[in-house]
Amino acid sequence: MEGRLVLENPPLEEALEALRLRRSREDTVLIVGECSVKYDGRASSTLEPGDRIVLIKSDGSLQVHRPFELSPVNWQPSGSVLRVRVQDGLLFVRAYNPRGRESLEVVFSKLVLLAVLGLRDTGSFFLHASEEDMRSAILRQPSILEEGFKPIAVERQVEPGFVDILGLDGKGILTVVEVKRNDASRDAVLQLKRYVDSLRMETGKEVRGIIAAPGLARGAQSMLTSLGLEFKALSPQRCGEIIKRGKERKMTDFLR
Amino acid sequence: MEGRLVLENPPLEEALEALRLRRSREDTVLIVGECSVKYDGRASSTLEPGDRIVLIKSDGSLQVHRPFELSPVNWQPSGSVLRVRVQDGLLFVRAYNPRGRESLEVVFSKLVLLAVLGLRDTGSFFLHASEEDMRSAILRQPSILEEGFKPIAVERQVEPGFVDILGLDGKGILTVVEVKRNDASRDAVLQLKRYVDSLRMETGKEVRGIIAAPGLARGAQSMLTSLGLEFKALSPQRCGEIIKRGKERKMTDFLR
DNA sequence: ATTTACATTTCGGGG
DNA sequence: CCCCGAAGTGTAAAT
Repeated sequence: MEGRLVLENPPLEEALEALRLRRSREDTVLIVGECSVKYDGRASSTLEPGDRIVLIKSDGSLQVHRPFELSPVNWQPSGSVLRVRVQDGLLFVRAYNPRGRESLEVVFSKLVLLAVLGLRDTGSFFLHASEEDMRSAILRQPSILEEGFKPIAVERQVEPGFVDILGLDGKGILTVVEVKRNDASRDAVLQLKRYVDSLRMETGKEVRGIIAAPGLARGAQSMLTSLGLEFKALSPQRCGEIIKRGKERKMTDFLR
Repeated sequence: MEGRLVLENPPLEEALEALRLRRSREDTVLIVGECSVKYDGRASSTLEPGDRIVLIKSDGSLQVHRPFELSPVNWQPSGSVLRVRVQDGLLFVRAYNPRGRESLEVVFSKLVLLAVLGLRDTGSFFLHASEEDMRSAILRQPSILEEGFKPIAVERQVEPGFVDILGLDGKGILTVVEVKRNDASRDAVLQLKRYVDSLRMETGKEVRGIIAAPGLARGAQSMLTSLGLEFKALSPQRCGEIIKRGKERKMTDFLR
């Protein structure tokens, strides 16, 4: 943390000065108080007066949070241009997004807290066990899908789109694998069906279709069986572990 | 605003006490300081140390904001259970989501600001020119879609789902209208195709399919034509005006 | 409670 | 830069 300015119950003029003096947009700003909000752009919206928290970041993004709900009630993406002014005993905070020509205006009638914060954040963020991780796990250890399975292609294009994994099962039968990180929906089943049909047409041979996912939506279950497709339970956690083990193995490989 | 407690650079123990004393989750909490974050649930993630803002709301939601990017880097939805403790000179804030059995842990090594705020927000939020508004506009003034168009049903269920608007064109041909507030994707085209096919099967007659949206994605354009479907440009703004005019007309009707 | 479709979706990757 | 699809999507409505 490099610097900070925290004002409780500041007069509007004082708040205005603090906002204007913040080091050219590098600081993060928190404003808490009673305000109303108007937005106009792709859609338009109005928010009647109430107590909210406004968060303005160094990238020019702005968001208005009510005391409930995860998502902001109003926002403006990064790259917005901020303008503040005091008029008629009100503090106007306006964020204009040049791309999209969208505008957001927050009007404060009362301020509870104003913080101008020099935050320093260089830490890396790692997200594990994505759908891509699941594909990697199957490629690294095909037996988690089925004993004897051999991948032969990833992201292979067939007519309707890209197949996640294409391979041969233990008997040498062409097998399409559709990987989903969440429970597979009926849409996923239909997608797999299209791939299987397309490959049957293309090869003139038998083709198996397997959905690899943590689970199935109920409608998906019946649709799957009626279409002659299959399901293999596969949790992102398990895949994450395989990936991790794979990385460890890689490291020991270096040590050998 | 009913009450507030703002602490600058509080010792961890003092912060812990303030967090525990907040009126049974009704208050909104802001914590600013150096922290690291771990998440485990549908996926898992790690965030290395840095300065962040943590926002905890009265509904049990929690979000961790970096000084850049609109979206929180980590979060927990409403209904999460909060637990705080101090250990080994660190402040642990843990949010557990019973649904989904997901956990999020924020570990602060240094606190810059702690605010416990009694925010009162009962103001209503109005969003204009939504997709529903566009549907209403077509119903109110069907000619904006096509001269002679007559709506006969909204949200009519056919096999694959719910048709936005079902009607008859100037020649009495059954017409399915799929309304999109944004440029229609290929998914939207496929959805419309399913509706049209289903109604052709059902009625055994010719059926038209029209996408009403501000525009089309390019892939959607070619797919649309190859499937024999149609497109009608329709902006949310225009629809918004029609709705507004409709309301005005209603008011003048009262005056007559 | 579960499913479905929408969102000012946001975000990231590929062409 | 646009297009496209996934997201720890969130959210509200309908079943």
